[in-house]
Amino acid sequence: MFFLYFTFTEQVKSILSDAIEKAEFEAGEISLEPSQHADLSSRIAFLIGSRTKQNPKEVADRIVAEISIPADSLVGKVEATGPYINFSASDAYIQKTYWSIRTERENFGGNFASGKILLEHTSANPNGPLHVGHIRNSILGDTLSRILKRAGYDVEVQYYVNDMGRQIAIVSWAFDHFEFDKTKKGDHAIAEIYIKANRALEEDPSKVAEIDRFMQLVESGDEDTIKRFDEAVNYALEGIKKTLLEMNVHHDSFVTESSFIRSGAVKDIVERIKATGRTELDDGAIVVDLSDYGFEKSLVIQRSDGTSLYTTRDLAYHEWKARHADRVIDIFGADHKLISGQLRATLNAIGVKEPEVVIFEFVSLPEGSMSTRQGKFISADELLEQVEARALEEVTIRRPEMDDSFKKEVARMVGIGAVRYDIVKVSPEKSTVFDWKEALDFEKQGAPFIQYSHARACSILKKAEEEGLWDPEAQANPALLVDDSEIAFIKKMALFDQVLEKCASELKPHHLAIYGRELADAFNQFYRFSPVLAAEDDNIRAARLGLVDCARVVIANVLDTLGIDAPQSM
RNA sequence: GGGCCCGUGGCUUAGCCAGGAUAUAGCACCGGGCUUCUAACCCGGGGGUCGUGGGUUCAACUCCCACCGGGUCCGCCA
Repeated sequence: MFFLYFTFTEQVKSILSDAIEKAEFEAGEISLEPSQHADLSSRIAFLIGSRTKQNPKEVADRIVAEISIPADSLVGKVEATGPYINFSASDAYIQKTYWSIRTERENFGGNFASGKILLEHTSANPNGPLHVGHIRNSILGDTLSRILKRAGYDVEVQYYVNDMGRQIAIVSWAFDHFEFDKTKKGDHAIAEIYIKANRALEEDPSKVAEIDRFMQLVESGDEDTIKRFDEAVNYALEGIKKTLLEMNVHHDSFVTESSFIRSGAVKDIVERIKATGRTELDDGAIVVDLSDYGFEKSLVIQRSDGTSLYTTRDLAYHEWKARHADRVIDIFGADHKLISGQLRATLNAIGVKEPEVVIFEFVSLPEGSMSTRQGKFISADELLEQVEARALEEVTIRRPEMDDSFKKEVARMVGIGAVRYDIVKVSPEKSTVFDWKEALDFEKQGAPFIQYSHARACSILKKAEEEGLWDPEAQANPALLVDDSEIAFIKKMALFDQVLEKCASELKPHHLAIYGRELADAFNQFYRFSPVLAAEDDNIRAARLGLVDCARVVIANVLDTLGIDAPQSM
């Protein structure tokens, strides 16, 4: 591992601080930022200028006059443009990047961090299928887990299964009153009876007592009721798991809420909270005072009938997570903002490490917010089906000569990719409105654009191989790559580490999505301007083929980190 | 009523936390490019008071305050 970009940054810092010292200024904290004008840029002349009441432009000139670059440096040129000091990478940086990609291959990018992370995402209630709101959670969480893994963390991904909440009690009750359609996918069949049950309960509120009874029974450990709940949960969960698998979303384990009741962890956590002296009884319910954390209203952790709440079980779960990882990360929808704040405060009050919470805003329908209970939602299955059908039309138009299994496979990769990319590309704090027209329109620069670049790179190498022009072991000389588009593309590939680091530290995967598009863009520039198979001579062709090999590797790595398949041909 | 999030060309969106060089990109629109490594591509063009009003600063899309618009949450649901 070379971590070229990080080394480059360090070298720039050191060269710059030496020069500042020689120019007899106080360096202080050195800030560097990527810029469209240079590989790295510093605004330090502004700071020194304002501190010493000197013209920043002159300060920059004086500093640059003292710059000396050691031999073999990754830093090439340094110049002052007005008050900015601009650094560009050296030929050595370009060539080392090229070799680093070609030797590290699928390991290129990342591996700079360490530690154990427990990441929880999706955790949708098993009362129906995943809908287009849930999958923002899944895709955000899964992409983040891939980013953190590539960054070098040991990541365990969990789905927290609500197997004993009120919703599940309602589903369980619904089994006795409505017909369960076994021919349907389990999660969809569960939603059907769940919706009917909710309607029935609204019409006859006296039935609610039967739900409460179920909840008391399950919490007290009644075998029959537990079995009923498990059965309902499993129908839904099997369907949910299938959908997740189809979207390339992976969980390492499914942890049930009930396990924290059975282990006694919930009772323990209530006792621990009581011991802080923050609790009081309110109409028989136990509430926690969190006013010193800025929460006006107290938090209920036990119902007046003695049963626990989602929050209580979640506290026990988080206490467990805190003991089993260095970092705990949760992906929650915006509706969980308050409750997750209260959860963090409560954990803090009992001295338990708090989770880092990633909040994403809602996906709604044009007619309003989604609701499983009211049957107002678009399921992920339906979305995937429509998108793949649309992708199949497209591939059929573009590659009519290929056989059906090729078309279907490409359609699948492109469809899922398009969905994942569309969701992950936007910053999580933006709320969005689901729109069929937009969801099915992937003509824009999205996943298919990046996948297509990968397929192009593969296609060139395949053709080169067929013509006996491509030998992966052959000596290639990256010094022959001198065109602007070639240099720019190599520099773009070298930024992969920096982008991963940014995504991992901010817990924001959308930067990677944007980087993927820029990377494909840079490859397309190279493709447009530098003929590979028809290069001027054998040495240039060998160097360019090596660069195409780099393209294939880095684009595939980026796509893999985004959870999007990289087709060899499309 | 209070808390939090969002408000950037017709639409979608990056940049904002760590203030500075002509505000990012896509869609749509106008024009050009397939006898040349896959045109799911490339090149060029028009289009923006960065919600509004103040403030801080040499410098504000970025920081502070107020307001407007949208979303969301506000104890025994999850």
